Amino acid sequence: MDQDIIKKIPHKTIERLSQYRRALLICLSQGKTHIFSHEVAEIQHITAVQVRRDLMLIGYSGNLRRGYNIKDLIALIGTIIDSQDGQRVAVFGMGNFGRAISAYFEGRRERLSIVAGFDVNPQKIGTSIAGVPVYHIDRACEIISKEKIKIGIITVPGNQAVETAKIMVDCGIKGILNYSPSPVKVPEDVFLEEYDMITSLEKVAFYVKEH
Amino acid sequence: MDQDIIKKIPHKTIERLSQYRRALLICLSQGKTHIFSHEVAEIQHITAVQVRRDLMLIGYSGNLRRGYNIKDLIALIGTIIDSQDGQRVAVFGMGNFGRAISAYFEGRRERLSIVAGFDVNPQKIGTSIAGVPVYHIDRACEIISKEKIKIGIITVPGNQAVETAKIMVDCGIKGILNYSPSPVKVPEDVFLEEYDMITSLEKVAFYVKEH
DNA sequence: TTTGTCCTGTGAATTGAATAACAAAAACTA
DNA sequence: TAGTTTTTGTTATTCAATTCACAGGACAAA
Ligand SMILES: NC(=O)c1ccc[n+]([C@@H]2O[C@H](COP(=O)([O-])OP(=O)(O)OC[C@H]3O[C@@H](n4cnc5c(N)ncnc54)[C@H](O)[C@@H]3O)[C@@H](O)[C@H]2O)c1
Ligand SMILES: NC(=O)c1ccc[n+]([C@@H]2O[C@H](COP(=O)([O-])OP(=O)(O)OC[C@H]3O[C@@H](n4cnc5c(N)ncnc54)[C@H](O)[C@@H]3O)[C@@H](O)[C@H]2O)c1
Repeated sequence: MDQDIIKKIPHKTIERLSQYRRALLICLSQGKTHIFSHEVAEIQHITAVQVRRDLMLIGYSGNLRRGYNIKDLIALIGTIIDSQDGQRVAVFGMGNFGRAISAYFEGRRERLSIVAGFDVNPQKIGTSIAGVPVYHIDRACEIISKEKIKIGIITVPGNQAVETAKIMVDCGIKGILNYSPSPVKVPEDVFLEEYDMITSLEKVAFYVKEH
Repeated sequence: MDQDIIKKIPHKTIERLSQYRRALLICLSQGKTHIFSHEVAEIQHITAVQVRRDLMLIGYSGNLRRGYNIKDLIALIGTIIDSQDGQRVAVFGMGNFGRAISAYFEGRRERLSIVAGFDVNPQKIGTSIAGVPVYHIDRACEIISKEKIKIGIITVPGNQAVETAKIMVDCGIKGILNYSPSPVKVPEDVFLEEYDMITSLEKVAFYVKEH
């Protein structure tokens, strides 16, 4: 696919492509070969137009009578969002949340594997949590370069997040997923995604209370 | 505050108010009494105009020379996003993630407390995980009504999410935070917020790979 | 007093994303 | 063959959120 086109795909479309792919994989495993936009839409609880527009943006054409070829579509989405030889990920802060994430991703996605965890707690250093080896944060640069890690997940306490992000950037991490409640700042060439669970829960609480 | 105005506050503003409040509480604990929009903006890594606009929407006026009164602002945000007598929350699926969440919220926010967990694993029923009592999902309606629970967090495996959401709605839950990768559907009067970690991680991976 | 600086508050313009609307293709129907 | 149905692909429109641009207040210094 053309580089310029890829740059212009909306963030939200990228997110939905990831979701379409997982839904399609389930359909494929159920023996389906083709699917209509309105069927995808129903699974994702969005509109069929939205689905068609997303597929239009990545340049995929469906069959007018049978819909989209599931296998082809999965493959195309793969060429867009996956990297050639997979991405390697590290978790910073192997506490309750870091452990849950590590356990969850263990052997789930071949192209996205958690290969290292960093912490400061001496009791955890040198152990293996959910199959992920835990190193001291001081060895971050060494391990990141050795293991060719490009992506890092922040699950340290909020007051440590800014400092941890700095270390990550200095060690060459190019994408950060920050789950601490403290916003961090990164240079232009590092992609940052932040998600704060407290905010989400407070938001739900707000819309639940009767006004 | 006027009901009509509250209804018109953008979703994104509600999210930021939650974050402003936490930042302000930290400032307050450091002895500050007033703060400028650009200072708030710097903490959150957004623009000062955004901050001023958000505060404008909730009808808060700052002092032209000293900025915003931190204490007053915290109180005002509280009247908007908090409920009168706090919200009670239940976690559905007390596995790795459910446990991490329960441990995390334990005693953190007085107005938002996790008071019950539901599971199907007989080994977990009747125990207490991170201070949260675990019940069988069959007792959901009974416990939800007894404990006056209005909010539920979904942390069951993806293939159980749709069924679990149905139970939640039937038992009178009015706000759902779905952390499973499977989208769920709810009636109009139930507020739904979904977050899929895999999507986020794949998104980061996409923007990290050089195009 | 006057001038300059540093804020806030807000209407107008812009951007980004979702939705509506519809042409055209394909296959079936009568 | 002519019409009906179903679905894709795309342009135009609407809606939501952010940013721009600037008026106007408060104070300090000259
Ligand atoms: N547990 C959850 O469900 C949950 C939910 C929302 C947000 N979070 C956020 O995730 C983060 C972690 O939460 P948790 O519940 O796992 O806490 P936790 O205390 O269980 O884990 C934190 C871990 O980080 C390690 N750590 C501390 N300082 C460090 C540093 N400078 N470098 C590397 N490691 C360091 C600690 O040793 C510990 O192992 C927090 O920021 C929290 O706000 C967690
Ligand atoms: N662990 C993570 O960090 C993580 C990250 C992203 C998403 N998730 C999602 O969160 C969910 C849970 O993940 P996990 O890692 O905690 O898995 P887990 O297997 O550790 O926990 C699932 C729990 O749900 C219970 N359960 C199963 N069916 C149930 C039902 N019908 N009703 C009530 N409880 C039921 C199980 O007994 C188990 O305790 C999954 O949907 C997963 O995709 C988890």
